[in-house]
Amino acid sequence: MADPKQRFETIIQKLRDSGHKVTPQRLAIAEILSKSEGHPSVENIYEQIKKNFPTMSLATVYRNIILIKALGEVLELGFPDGSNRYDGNKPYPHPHVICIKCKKILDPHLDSLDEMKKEVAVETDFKILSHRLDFFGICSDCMKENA
Amino acid sequence: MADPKQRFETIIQKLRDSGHKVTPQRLAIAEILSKSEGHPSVENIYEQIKKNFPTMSLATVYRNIILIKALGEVLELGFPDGSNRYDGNKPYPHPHVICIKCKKILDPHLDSLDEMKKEVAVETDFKILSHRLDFFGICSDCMKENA
DNA sequence: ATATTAAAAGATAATAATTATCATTCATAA
DNA sequence: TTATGAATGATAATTATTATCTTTTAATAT
Repeated sequence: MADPKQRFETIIQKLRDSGHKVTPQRLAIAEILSKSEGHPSVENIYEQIKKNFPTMSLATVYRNIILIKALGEVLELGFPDGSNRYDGNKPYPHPHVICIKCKKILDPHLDSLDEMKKEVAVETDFKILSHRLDFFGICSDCMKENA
Repeated sequence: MADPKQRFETIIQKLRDSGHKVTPQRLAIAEILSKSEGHPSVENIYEQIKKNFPTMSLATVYRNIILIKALGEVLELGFPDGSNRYDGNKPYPHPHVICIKCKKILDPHLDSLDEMKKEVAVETDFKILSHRLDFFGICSDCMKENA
């Protein structure tokens, strides 16, 4: 996990550098994205902010996530059921492990991925630029509950 | 690529075995899924069938894809832009290599994936059930064109 | 072959998520 | 401090998918 303060500064700086205004709404959104605890959804980010910032509009959350995504400072994870989750702490492609029961998302550490990338490049003669790797399963907490 | 005729029979058999009726609509949908040329979308499947089967309803396509998915005979691929594409020819999780220019999709063969699955299970204490792995890049054809 | 019946289809309404619109407010810089 | 374009908030429009409900039909028994 990257340092949230560092990530926060980076996101705000990118906004400034690209000529965008730094509003209280953007600060609040960047704040949450910089941690991205539990890989929040748009709705979740909206609810979090609304507690201390009752005038926040859902449209503003959507708009700014699109903007921050365009600046390359948040990773969007779309799932087959149509839901989207966000990671502004590690905004570059990385593997996820997702519990299909409680929707928890972890970031496993995988040494072998770089090797696999090379393997694929050789086999297919592609120049590989990016990737998406998710493992789906049941976490240990949910497994206990079932017992 | 699996034999489309074989895949077609398998899908129809699964429908029968699970006590579902075999309708002309289901035959038409299974027919297309058994090939899954170009990994079609719901809309695309609907349009293909409508040509020779003008009464086909979009709802029927959705309903039956959900059903065939539940029978494990079609793989759903959701993409970050929200679009869903389907593969009923190889209905089990497998890696894709996608050209971001011409949208070509290849199925690379990767020995190391099973090993990676085990690695993840150990590290996260999850019971891994499924996965999704896509590599994005530029294919050799598109690379030549740019030169 | 026919009748029976539960399931499936077709048409469309409802829903949910996202994006667009537009009047108002505000961050920035002269 | 003020001017100005950009951003926000509220809500309408859009889009993809799912639900509803009436009609039709595949499968089974007669």
